[in-house]
Amino acid sequence: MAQKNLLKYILLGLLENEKKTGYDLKKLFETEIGEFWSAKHSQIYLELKRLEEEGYISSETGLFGNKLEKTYYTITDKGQRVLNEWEETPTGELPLNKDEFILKLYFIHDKNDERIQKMLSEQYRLHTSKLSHLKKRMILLFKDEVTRSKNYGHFLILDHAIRREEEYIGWIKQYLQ
Amino acid sequence: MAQKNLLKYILLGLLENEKKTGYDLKKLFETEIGEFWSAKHSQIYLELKRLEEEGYISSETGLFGNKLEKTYYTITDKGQRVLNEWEETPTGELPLNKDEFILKLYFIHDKNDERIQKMLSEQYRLHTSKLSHLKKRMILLFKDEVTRSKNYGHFLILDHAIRREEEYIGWIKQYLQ
DNA sequence: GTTTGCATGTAAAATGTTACATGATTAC
DNA sequence: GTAATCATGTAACATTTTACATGCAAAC
Repeated sequence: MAQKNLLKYILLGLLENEKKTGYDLKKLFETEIGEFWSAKHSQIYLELKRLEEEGYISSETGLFGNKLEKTYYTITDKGQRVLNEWEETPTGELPLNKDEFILKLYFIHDKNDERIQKMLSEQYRLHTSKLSHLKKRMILLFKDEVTRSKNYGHFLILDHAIRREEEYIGWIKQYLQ
Repeated sequence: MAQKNLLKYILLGLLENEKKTGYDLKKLFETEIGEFWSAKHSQIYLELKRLEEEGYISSETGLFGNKLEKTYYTITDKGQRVLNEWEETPTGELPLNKDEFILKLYFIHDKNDERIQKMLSEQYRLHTSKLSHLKKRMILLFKDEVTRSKNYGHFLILDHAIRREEEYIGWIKQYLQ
């Protein structure tokens, strides 16, 4: 997917409320954001550099311990405007969910092909495991109304992710023998 | 997603049962395959050239009318082996569904932010329209047991896509005021 | 005769992954 | 002291999109 550069907005969004280093951002892609987006540190550091050049973020370098340097990034007014603009723009098109398993299934023509059951049971394992992970996250992050109200968007998408996995599992079960 | 080169397998899979031109393949990405994968003609023609160089497919050029040339591609034994191998390899990891709407939602913190309802109603429109399209496809392609048995994998993923959209709509309805 | 669709390609640019590279700090 | 983690970057490569480019055939 080379074209929309959504990473730009993710970084701006993450820098909206507090300054962060490239490493902090990278960490977020390994946990929270990692549930619905991916980016490697090589891409993140490059994009941060570009965003600074364009004036969307600014940086300050601090020393940590004796010699270790950290670069903290903050969103600028210009960056904030760009972020708000993006948030208010209707998304318009539905994304394409590129799923390798779905692709493989497409090329199986015969109803009694043994591979179907193998694939379904592997997917069952993967999706139940994912579901259990998501449910744990939900309890951890949003155990009450107060926590939900603070990051309502995040709560909504986690709720959606859980429902999606439940649906996926229900579908597999229907065809799994 | 730059690395797995799944396009290679899609092209091999599509050439499995009958020879096709690059243009035929391009057309498939606009309809059938387009539901779950995308590729531009520029990428397809390039990949076909590479597949032929590597001996996975072979080509024959035919004349159509007076001057218009068509190049038909067929899968070779070597290509067939590579395709089978891929089909039998467990997919292993779950894909990441990159959804711009989900991303935007993530950055909205306040439960009463007006943008949430706007975004949800836009998504409602998009997903109901998608669902109706998928249901039409289902009736068109798989109206009886016979047609289902012939392309069972395709039937399964279309059934899944419909259920997924229904779930999506159900989720939106829960939060739409 | 003019628009739409058929048919095939190349080039440039953006995006993303993998690998290479280095060094500091913390936990054990 | 040594392994894991913190911290930042570059280089090479693969994938994907957008734009450029051309010409034939069919339908109206």
